[in-house]
Amino acid sequence: MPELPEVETIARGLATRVTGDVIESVWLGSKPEPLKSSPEQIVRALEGARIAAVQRMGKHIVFRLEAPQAGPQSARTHAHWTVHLGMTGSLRVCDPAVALAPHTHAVLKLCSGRELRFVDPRRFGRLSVHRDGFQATGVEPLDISFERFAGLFRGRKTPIKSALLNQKLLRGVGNIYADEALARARIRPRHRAATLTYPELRRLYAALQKVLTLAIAAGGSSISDYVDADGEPGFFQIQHRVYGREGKPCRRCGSAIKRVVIAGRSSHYCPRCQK
DNA sequence: ATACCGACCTGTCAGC
DNA sequence: TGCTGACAGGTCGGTA
Repeated sequence: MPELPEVETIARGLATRVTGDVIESVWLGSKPEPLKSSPEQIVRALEGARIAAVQRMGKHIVFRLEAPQAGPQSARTHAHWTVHLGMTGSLRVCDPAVALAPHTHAVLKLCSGRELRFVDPRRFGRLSVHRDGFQATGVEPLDISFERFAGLFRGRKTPIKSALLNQKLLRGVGNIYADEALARARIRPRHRAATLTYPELRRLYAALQKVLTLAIAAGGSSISDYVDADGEPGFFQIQHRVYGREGKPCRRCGSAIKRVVIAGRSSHYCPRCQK
């Protein structure tokens, strides 16, 4: 489900709520899929640790953890705990009295008396701990220069849509924002990445940054079940130009929006505006 | 080396 | 009502 703007919204919400809190105890469900590290490794890294910071890297939420015994002076990072939400994952801070939602796979009891819960019906989400720092692949699309951005696509015969989704190139772009950026840049999703012209690359760079920035400002896109760490939905979906609008009129020219499948993913575009 | 495609899971919704 | 199939925001590994 969540792409860069949704993960950013969740990470910001979590940062304001749990930064400085200490993890008292950890409960992990019996389903193994959501755990990338062993349950023992996760429990050992988390229990007693202080949450020093919460940040987003691509589609990962990264919790910087400090050793339990370390005082303010000697405090040091002893592990990073990362959460990838997959398609349906969510992280919520809630009162322990609130009933556990179905598909809850992890519950962290915090010293402040609240709980941090990881819920994920489809179990595509992943939890892991990293002792030597966490290194995400690819480049942040909001930080990259135009020159580097253009260089990512050189020599790639793959459709530009697939290249945008490739997390080893750009990290954080998913199906919604790839389609929305291509719509604003007026480029067809099947256009071969390597054959984009300089003006097209310029438009795509600007469109991608704009669409991500607007979506973060709107708190992300809520489709079916997405909510942030507070349980609040986002509102960017009302600004979607093509995603989820198959058959509806293009907001620019009125033509019916098309849906095709590219590399197994639904791709939406206006056949008249996007060349 | 690169690129596509099915697999991984569960839930929901449209159509019969 | 109930069944079946298509589809869903993501990623991985095998294959071509």
